[in-house]
Amino acid sequence: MAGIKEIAKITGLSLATVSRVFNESHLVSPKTREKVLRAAEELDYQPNIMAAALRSGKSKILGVIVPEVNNFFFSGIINGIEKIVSDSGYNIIISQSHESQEKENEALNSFLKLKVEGILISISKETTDFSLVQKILDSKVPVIFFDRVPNLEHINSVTLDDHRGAILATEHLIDQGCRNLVHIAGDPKVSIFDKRRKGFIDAILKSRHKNIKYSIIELNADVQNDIGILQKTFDANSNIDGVFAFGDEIGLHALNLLKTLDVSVPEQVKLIAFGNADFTNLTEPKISTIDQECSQMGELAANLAIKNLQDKNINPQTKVLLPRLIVRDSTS
Amino acid sequence: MAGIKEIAKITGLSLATVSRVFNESHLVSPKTREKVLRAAEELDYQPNIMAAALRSGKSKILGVIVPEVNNFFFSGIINGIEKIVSDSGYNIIISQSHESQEKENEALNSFLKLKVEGILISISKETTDFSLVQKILDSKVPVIFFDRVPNLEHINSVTLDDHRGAILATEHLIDQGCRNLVHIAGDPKVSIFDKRRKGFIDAILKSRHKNIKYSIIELNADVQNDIGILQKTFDANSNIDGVFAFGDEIGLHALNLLKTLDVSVPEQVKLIAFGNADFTNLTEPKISTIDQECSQMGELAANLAIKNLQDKNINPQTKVLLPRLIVRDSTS
DNA sequence: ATGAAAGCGCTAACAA
DNA sequence: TTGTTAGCGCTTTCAT
Repeated sequence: MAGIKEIAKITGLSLATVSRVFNESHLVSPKTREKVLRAAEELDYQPNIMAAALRSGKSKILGVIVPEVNNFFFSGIINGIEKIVSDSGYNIIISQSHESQEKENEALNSFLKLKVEGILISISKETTDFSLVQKILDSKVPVIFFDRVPNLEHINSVTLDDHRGAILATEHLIDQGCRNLVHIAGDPKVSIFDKRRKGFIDAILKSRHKNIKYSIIELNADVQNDIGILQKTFDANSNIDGVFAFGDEIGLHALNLLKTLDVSVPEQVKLIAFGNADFTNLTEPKISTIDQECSQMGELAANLAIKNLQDKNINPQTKVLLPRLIVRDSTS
Repeated sequence: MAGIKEIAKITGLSLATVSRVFNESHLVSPKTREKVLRAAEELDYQPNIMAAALRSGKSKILGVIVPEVNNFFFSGIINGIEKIVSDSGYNIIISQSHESQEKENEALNSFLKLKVEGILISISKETTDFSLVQKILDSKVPVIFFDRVPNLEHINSVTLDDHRGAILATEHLIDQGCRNLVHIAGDPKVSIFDKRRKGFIDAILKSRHKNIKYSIIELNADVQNDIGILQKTFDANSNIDGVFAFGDEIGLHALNLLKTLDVSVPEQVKLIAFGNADFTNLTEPKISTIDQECSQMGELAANLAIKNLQDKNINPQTKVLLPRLIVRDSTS
């Protein structure tokens, strides 16, 4: 595998000229450029990124950290990032925190050693200590936070309006005629789940229909226990006709429980979930849900990162994406 | 962020000695080592991997290519790889081929530019031209193939015994009393799908029960069309009592179709799939399936890679993992 | 056990 | 438009 030295030798040009062809090739005459390119082709030249990085101080690498890669949401984001970054000359390297602060920090340190030029990260559920992140921010390596954002000042972030998403879902149920709603809620300590719960309530309070009843329950994907909870909820209010689940997995779980209880969806009860995971399209009936625009989130985050690389003095930006209602068979 | 130069200055030692502490530290007196380590701590020393890589020719990076990261199987493999590699001093970088030969080659080229020391790859469904892979093999960069393996001589590979997995699944259906089987088959051009198809047939041929009927169909997750195919298959043989799907997604799809046709699972028809994706545990009924030992596959592949890095003249190895039958509600 | 010095492949002043 | 040259931060012979 040849380097620019061989090309220089073959073409009779200097190292600098050859280098320029691959960088600021406008400073080189077309004829020379041609010659170099041909030689490069012939010798199967592969630029040595390490050497370029060392010399220029630019690694051309962006680091991405997500809690888990096996997750339609995060992998969708990664795809969005790839889409933007792919033809920018940057490479991306992906690490998983597995929801562990320790692994997250390991990944960040490993990024620093690799001299990544920018970091895109969705922080783990467990992370409470942001000192390393703060240190990186101070060191002027651009950091873009997405979805799960720490409570820090002056940071770049791309998030989804979860409150708005819950309102969309709840209003949709109401529009479909539901007047006795149940929200299957997530752990309120996770801020996005709490926002979805609030959105559910706010949508009902703000509705022009004043006769809407609702209750809020928590399920745990434990069939025996959950079926009891659901049964009890239905016993307490036999007219329940709409369910909004805070996530797709739990929505599918609820759908299965409803079938077990011989409740037909959507005829007797309409069901909507949150996330637009791929399997919501594979169930019977297909589950209505809220799309999180994950690809767009990745694209925005990547664009922000690239902007920050181009202009070091840019002000931190906060982008909030609007979720999208996906109507499928479970509500219509 | 300090370098070894600063450490050398502070400690009054030479660059060489400091460098040795971080590499072959046994060649350094304990006292000196202590001093260097303390100074490193104090200065928050971060080794510059780029520089080390450039000089030593060792990047300490392994490249991993999978078709898709949002896939229970491949992300399980990645986790297995991470587990082994994490405390070996190597970094891993992950790329997705999205089942495209072009993207796969882009990823490989980008790995070569980054001077990765080894490559772990599961080739895309679309890949038919192995010239780049062959070129890499010739260049002595170790390549470990896993799961989807090209038909080349003398390569390192870790695969699952798909034929055996299909036999396990089919025998399980027969053991449960099924005598009229249907196999939902995948594209036979993908060798693992073809092996599953053959395993299905072989299990029936080798069974001590001589009265087993079977048919083989293909579905495409297109509800309208697939329901017709399934209906026709049932019409042709109304006694169908067992279905073996080549994958979990299509198995779930079939489960839904069966429900639509008012066929109860497992009472009338028993259903088993292949893959042990997480959602097979979330359906109603839960789907019996074949586990692919993905984490173990990743671990074996990573170990093979590391072995190849340590000893360049090692002979290529072929590891075949045994799949595991997971019995759930859909067959019992 | 430690040090001096060369150089990995490339970029970027500066010079021509 | 092209060439000369001095490093980027580290590893690694070869001395000592």
